[in-house]
Parts: sequence; C-alpha cells; structure tokens
Amino acid sequence: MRELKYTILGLVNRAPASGYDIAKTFNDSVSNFWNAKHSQIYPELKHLVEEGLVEYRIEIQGEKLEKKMYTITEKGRTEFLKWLYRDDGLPPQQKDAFRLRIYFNENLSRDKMYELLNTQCARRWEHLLELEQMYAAFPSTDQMHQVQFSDHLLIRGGILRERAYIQWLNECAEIFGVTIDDQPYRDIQRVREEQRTREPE
Amino acid sequence: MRELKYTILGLVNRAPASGYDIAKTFNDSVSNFWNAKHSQIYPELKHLVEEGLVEYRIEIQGEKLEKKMYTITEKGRTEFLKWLYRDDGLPPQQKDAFRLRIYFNENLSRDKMYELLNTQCARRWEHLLELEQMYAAFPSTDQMHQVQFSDHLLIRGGILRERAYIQWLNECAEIFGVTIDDQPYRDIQRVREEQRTREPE
DNA sequence: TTCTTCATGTAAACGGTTACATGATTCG
DNA sequence: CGAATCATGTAACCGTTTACATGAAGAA
Repeated sequence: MRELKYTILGLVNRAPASGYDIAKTFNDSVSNFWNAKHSQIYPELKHLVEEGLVEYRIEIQGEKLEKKMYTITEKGRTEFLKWLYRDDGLPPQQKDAFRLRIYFNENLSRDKMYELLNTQCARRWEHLLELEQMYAAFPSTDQMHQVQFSDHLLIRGGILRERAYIQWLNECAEIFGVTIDDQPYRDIQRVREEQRTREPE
Repeated sequence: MRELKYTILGLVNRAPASGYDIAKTFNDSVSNFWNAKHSQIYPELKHLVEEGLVEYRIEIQGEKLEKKMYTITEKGRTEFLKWLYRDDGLPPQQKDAFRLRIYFNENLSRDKMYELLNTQCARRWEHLLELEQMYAAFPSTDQMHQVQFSDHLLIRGGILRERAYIQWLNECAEIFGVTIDDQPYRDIQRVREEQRTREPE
C-alpha cells in the first residue's frame, strides 16, 4: 500500500521535480500504468517532506512565481529501494466496465452488441496506433540511455496489452456472428510498418 | 460512475441472489474483471432497496438463519439497461505496481531484475493455466446456454490478457539479457492442449 | 488583451478495504 | 465437538475524484 508514495519517490529519484512536473508525468508516459491528480500529489509531497523522505527548495520562475523543486533524501532513497525490492504478489484483477457489459450481453440486441464492440475497438486501435508511433520514435536499442530504455519497455507493454484486447474484441464479434470493421486501422499499421523497414534512419 | 450499483443490478437480473451469493460471485468467475467485498455489497443492496431498484424476501435456511433473496424490479431493470447501453469511453489505464517496478529498473541489479521477472512470470503462468483449464471445461459452443456463453467469453478475455502479460515479461527478460525459466509451464500447456485435441469428448 | 499553460493548494464527497461484531448451519 | 462455511451487518480509515480557489507567466 501507499503506492503513490513510492511512485513519487521513484520519480523524484529519477530527477528533481515539482508537483506540477509529477502531475504532467502522470499524463504522459506513465499514464499507461499509473496516474494521480494534482489534488492528491501536493498533499502527498507535503507528507513526504514531513517524513523526511524528500526535500525542496523554492525556485523563482520569472518575477515572483514560486516553484518547489523536490529532491529525494538518503532516507527516501532507502525506503524507495526497500519498496522496489519487495514482492507484493499478484494484485486483484483490475475492474473493467466494458468487460462487465459484455458479461451481461444476454440483455443486448445483436445490433447494439455490434455497436459496442465496434466503438470500443476503434478507441483501442487509436490508442494502439499512438503507442506504436511512440515506440517507433525511439532510437535503436544500443543508442538509448537508461531513462528512454524504461519508457520504451513500458510502451511495449502497453502495445501488447492493447493488441490482446483488440484480439479479444474480434473474437467476441466472431462468436456473435458479426465482423468488426477495423481494416482501416490495420492498413495504417501495415503502411507504417513498411515505411519503417524500408527506410531505417 | 456508481458501477457497483449496476454490477449488482446485472447479477440480480441474471438470477435472484443474496448478498452472500453476490460476494461469492465476485470471488469466482467475475473476479477477472470485477470484485467487491461483502462490506461494500450489503450497504449497496440496502441503498438499491431504498431506490426501489431491487426487492427482497426473507428465506429461512434450516431453523432460523435468515437469508435475503433479492430480485430486480421493473425500475431496476430499466436503469440497468440504460447503463448497459451507455457508452463510457476508454477508462484511465489501470494502475499496475509491477509495471511501475519495471519502470524504475535502473535501480535494480540484473539478478534482482531476473528474480522479479521470474516470480511474476510464474504467478501469471499459474493464473493462465487455471483460466485455460476453466475454459476447456465448458461444453462445445453450440451446446452452451446463455449464461455459460458469457462466462466462457470473459474467461477467454482473461486468457488473452495473461498471455500478453507473459509475452511482455519474456521480452523484458530478453532485453535485460536474461531468460525466464517458464518452460515447465509451457510443457503443461502443450500436454493439456494435446490431450484435448486427441480425445474430444 | 485574452487564452493557455505554469504553479500550488484545500474541501467535500465518493469508493473501497480492513477490522470489528455476531450468530446459524453443515460436515467431518 | 470443532472447523469451515453460510449469512448479515457496522465503523474507521484510506485512497481517489471533483470542485473550489488563486494567481503568475508566456504566447497569440
């Protein structure tokens, strides 16, 4: 538990950051496996200061805008590593309202079922193509530095997750005797793939 | 929001059930995409009665043990269908403490990294093999009735999810120059697969 | 000048877990 | 007889979201 605590410690350990920076990170790369709102982050940072796990110094942006730059303390680093080495076992499966709707499909007409699957699939494809583009934008493995390395790996995890979801949606459709129209997305994917293999920069 | 409400409505709509029954369902098949503790279920049922979405009658088990059997009302069924037809868009990605640890891998030794990946992979394989056995235990598609149909489909979703996770773990290991020892699990999987195709009951 | 982004916070409400609490029934 | 399971509830706490609140800096 207290996982936000360790997430923040980990991020501040990577590089000094403000609460605002942390909130931004939770909207970017990290959003694929963690997130938090600023209203949760600021009190948590305050708490971490009280515990002596992080420190901050105030930087002035422009004339008077104050920004608190947090750094991790030795104590903080020790606690973070302790958490990192801990084995928590499998967490309970995440809740998924869409799967829930499919679970209750006996109450859905075939048309509505098709619509549900189709729009869900479109959204998943859009997310997948985004992830694949991010993934492709990285330099080759041997030229990456540490931080990019992790980001790359986690994006890969997101890609595999989305692909599995899309495969499931297609299998659901097949079972219900409908076909999801995701060929346009597959085409975009194929074209991008070809482009990348033809001209490796 | 209020998703537990609709989950319970959906379950009670499937078949009359007690709070205890619902809690059990959340430990069984449904646990792959939803869950709730009894301490959350009982107050929610009370609330649903107040809203007029479910009703209950007391059944006596044995001598005096009282059991509240809930049924859905017309109003409840209407609200449930309204939710079922609703389109909520993609939810924020679920939090995953394990991915978080991998994200912070720069702080892990190669040995520790291997250990993390290995134990996680073992757990995922155990879960996957369980799901695959459940999946295989169903009658053939044309002989299933409605409720089994949904269960089957959702288990399939769980299988694809776990397989994707395991694939990712193996890719992570490869990147870090280690190899996960999951061959024993693959062997079990292969043997079971062969058994099923050889003697289709 | 206006809009967006940077920057930090608080309060109320909601959702969920852990722990407390009780008692009947069934199975070995 | 004792243990596991059936059965229902409450209370305190924790984590998270939504809304409220303010103001500076930068870009159009």
